[in-house]
Amino acid sequence: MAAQVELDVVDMRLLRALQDDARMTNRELAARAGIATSTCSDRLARLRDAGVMCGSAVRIEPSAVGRPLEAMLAVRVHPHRRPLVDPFVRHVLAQPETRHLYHLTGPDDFLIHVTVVDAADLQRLVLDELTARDEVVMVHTHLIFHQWRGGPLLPPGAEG
Amino acid sequence: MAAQVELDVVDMRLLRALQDDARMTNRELAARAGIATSTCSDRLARLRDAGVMCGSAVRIEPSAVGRPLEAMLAVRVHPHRRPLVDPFVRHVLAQPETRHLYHLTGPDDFLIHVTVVDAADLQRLVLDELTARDEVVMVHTHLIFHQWRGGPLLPPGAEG
DNA sequence: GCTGAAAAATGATAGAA
DNA sequence: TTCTATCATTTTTCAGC
Repeated sequence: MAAQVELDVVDMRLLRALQDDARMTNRELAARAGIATSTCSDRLARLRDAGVMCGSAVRIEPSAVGRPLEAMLAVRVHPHRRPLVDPFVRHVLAQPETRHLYHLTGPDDFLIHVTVVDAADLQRLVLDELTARDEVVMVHTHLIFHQWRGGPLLPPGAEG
Repeated sequence: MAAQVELDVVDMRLLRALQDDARMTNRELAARAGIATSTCSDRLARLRDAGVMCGSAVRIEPSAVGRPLEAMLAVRVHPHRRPLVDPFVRHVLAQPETRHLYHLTGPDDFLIHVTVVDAADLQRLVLDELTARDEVVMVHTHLIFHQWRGGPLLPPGAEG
């Protein structure tokens, strides 16, 4: 986990900017934050080393790579014990359709966000990769009509 | 949306690399894909213009910015019609705790992925920002024990 | 569509405040 | 710490293959 570090206004500006465009140059980043480029480099290194920033990724349009259909799969497993849960998690993560896997409280143990080619692909995923497994008790499929990303991740009360 | 473009093996290599590290330099990217740096620049511009890559973001550790608790909120709204749904969506997206909002098929209309400061913050979000609204019929709260990201987004059958 | 060299932009460094 | 100035590196552009 991240070491607890104090983040000031400048750090927050950098994080906000990089959250909207991870490929922004150091130069532009410094300009936006109102600091020198060298200072900016130092700050970024510090944020990285402290574990505040943990990696980055380009967003890829799923439909552009042949996976236009998205769904949430709610899964109940039984018995809900680690020796059975760990292989289940590994299996789900091994599926190329898996985008995110969440272990939740509540009646449904897991939620899987998947991007699939079409309904047939989704059916295969549910029948052959999930319900076929002994530990899987139930799978509920929810298609995603639309999704939105939230705003920048900021501590409540931080400056704009 | 993305124009339908043909993606070859080299494009897929670039996308995979950038999905793991959006700040990777053009030089390293070209080396991994086995192409000249200039070709790599061209390819990236093409992928961007075609809408295959739609933005990028650094991942920020929620606990490092004071929001260590994550949850999924399942919400039912009524009546489920656009004049009421649109304001609801705007309101949810206006909350700084909102990371993702999904509009789903099934008994629950929306799923909200939130990062919060603590249980009190979560309670406030549910009571004051969601159930307080007329169109919200029900909110189920599911804490996130743990989450995993899926592998790289690849079209099925693509080369490794 | 790919390459390689020139031009432009960028990142890293050191030294001073 | 932060900034300014310098320099090595990198990215982009473009003519030719």
